[in-house]
Amino acid sequence: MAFWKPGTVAPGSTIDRETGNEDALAASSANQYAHLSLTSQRQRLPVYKQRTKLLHLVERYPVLIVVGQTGCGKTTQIPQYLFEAGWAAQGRVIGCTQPRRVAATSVAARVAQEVGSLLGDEVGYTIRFEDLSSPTRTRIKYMTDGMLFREAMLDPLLSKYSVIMIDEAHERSSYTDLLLGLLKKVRKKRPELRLIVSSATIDAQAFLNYFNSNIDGADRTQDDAAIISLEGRMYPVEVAYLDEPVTDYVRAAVKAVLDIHLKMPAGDILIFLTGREEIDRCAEDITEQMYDLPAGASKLLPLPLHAGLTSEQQLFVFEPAPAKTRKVVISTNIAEASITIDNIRYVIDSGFVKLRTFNPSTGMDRLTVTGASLASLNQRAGRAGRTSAGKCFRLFPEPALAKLPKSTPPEICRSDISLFLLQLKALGIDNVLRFDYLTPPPSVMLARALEFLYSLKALDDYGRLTRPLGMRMAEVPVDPMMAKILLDSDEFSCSQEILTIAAMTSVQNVFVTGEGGEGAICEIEKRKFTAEEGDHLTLLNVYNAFTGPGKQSAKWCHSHRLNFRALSRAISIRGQLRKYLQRFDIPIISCGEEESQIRKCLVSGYFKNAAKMQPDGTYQSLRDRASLSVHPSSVMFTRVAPTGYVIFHEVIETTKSFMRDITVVDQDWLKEYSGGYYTSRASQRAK
DNA sequence: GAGCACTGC
Repeated sequence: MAFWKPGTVAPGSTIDRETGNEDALAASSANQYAHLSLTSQRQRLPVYKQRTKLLHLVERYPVLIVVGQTGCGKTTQIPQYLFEAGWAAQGRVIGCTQPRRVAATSVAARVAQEVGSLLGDEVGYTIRFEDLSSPTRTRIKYMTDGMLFREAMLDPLLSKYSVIMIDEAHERSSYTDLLLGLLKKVRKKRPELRLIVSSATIDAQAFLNYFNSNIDGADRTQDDAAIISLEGRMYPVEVAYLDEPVTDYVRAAVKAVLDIHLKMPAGDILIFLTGREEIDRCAEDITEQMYDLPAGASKLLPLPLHAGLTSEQQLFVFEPAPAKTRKVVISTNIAEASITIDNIRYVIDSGFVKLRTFNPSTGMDRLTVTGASLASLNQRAGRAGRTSAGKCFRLFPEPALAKLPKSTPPEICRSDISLFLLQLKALGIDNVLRFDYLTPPPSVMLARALEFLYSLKALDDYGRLTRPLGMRMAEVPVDPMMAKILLDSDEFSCSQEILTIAAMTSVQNVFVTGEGGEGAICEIEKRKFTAEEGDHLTLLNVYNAFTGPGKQSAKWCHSHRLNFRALSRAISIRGQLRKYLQRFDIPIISCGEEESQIRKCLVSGYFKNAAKMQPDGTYQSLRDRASLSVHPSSVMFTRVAPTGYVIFHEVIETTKSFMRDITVVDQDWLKEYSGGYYTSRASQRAK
């Protein structure tokens, strides 16, 4: 299995000045890698040189597809050009959406600085739970895509905007897809509205076709949409492939690291793997291999990077490596678009990604390792060319590219879409089956989502949004089941507690986890908050402890192995959700010692997710008798449910089907608070 | 008995 022999890395490298390893260089040959020049765009015009052309095209074409790499300045510059050209005159606003909150806030801060505005004045931003914009003064507004979609609930024609730029559209986030459909519709009523859709090269044609096609079949004399290509401040990245497939890409990645380290010039390395387990194994292997490095060779510094780390732990990857040390960042897909690390010169790509897909017939999410798309591979390779010319080593043979999809299937086709259908209906789009989706979700997903919303009484017999329940569920920014119990929580006299639980389940990674001895400490600390009744009440305990006198500190969190940022965010979310309840005149009351009220209330929304314990300690879902296991992160992992019944927030299928966020319930409650879900299903089976 | 890609309203 000789897939990566020492001394056979890609040619074209210069002598490593730090190690002076000339011999290794001489031994390198082209045999093992095929070569391909990926990007070479330095000679093209930068974005400001195309300013006049861009503004001209915006005048001429209502929809402009802007193609350009990260770093070409489109996100910060285009809104400013439009502003200077008068597109924000007469109180109008230039809007720009981002798929991520950090992007929306950081870009707004930078543009505010460039324009000389205070953040929140002429230039502002809006993300959930944070609005730093002025309704009267803000002219350039950055926001998350979901936030603009939500704005359409209040103002369906988005009338204050003269231009809307949908940035990073190629990522195809669900809200970006929905916005594009909505904006295409809005444009029929507001022909003066201008759209700018920013995309990577590979998807540009699809956007163009979408906006140039008319679902009504009306005649058109001129095209609506056009493409403009902008230059990026990218350096060329040389891509190399293995000559044979490997069975263990983690091992292959470690070999690649050593090859680069011994034979190539200084520069940090970024490795793309699929998950935490692989990342930890890779980091350990690299540490072990360091003992075999030649005397005098510079060191390697492996740094794991994934979303499970606290923000403090994530900060390590941004720090420059110490002298005579090469940084090796080992990352999940988080480094593909969400986190950008400077000074990466080499990328090692496993070619795989973990992707979540929703199975409508079981109602379960599945997390599977799949081949990354060509667009993904391209984006990953580009991470090596941000500050200088770079190299990308792909741990598979080049012909394998032919089997990979061009781009990742859009999120809206892989998700539970009940929330989106609810929101579309709240926008007045009643026929969600005929909505002009950029890519329509599979019809079985549409059907199941509608059925589910009906069972929650959000839709009536005609599929219309119920009032006030369905309408309010669409408004509250949490998932439909949680929205339902939040809105009904006063009937169980526990709105105080459900508010907290809703906030706590909306943030991720409340508990810090660790390896070895540190992991044991984390477990012991978690036990201090554990409620016998399950995870929801445990989360409630954590929140109440955190908000107790003198405890809202990072120090307190650290000593109890809790995530300070997550808990702070929970406070903010709870405050926001509280305002919704107040607006709906829902009394905010506490059940006090009567904690069973909380669990009954949970049943009234999560009855679909119920399971019965089996003699062997596993569970069986009541819905379709699927075999389920307790996720090891649950407090129920080390306990048995005394009543034999539980409800859960979600199931994720990896090696097994794992229930996450579990609460013990009584069998009687399942009958009483499930709106006939189980009795009617039982009678259906009897017939 | 032992594990969780990543966003977002």
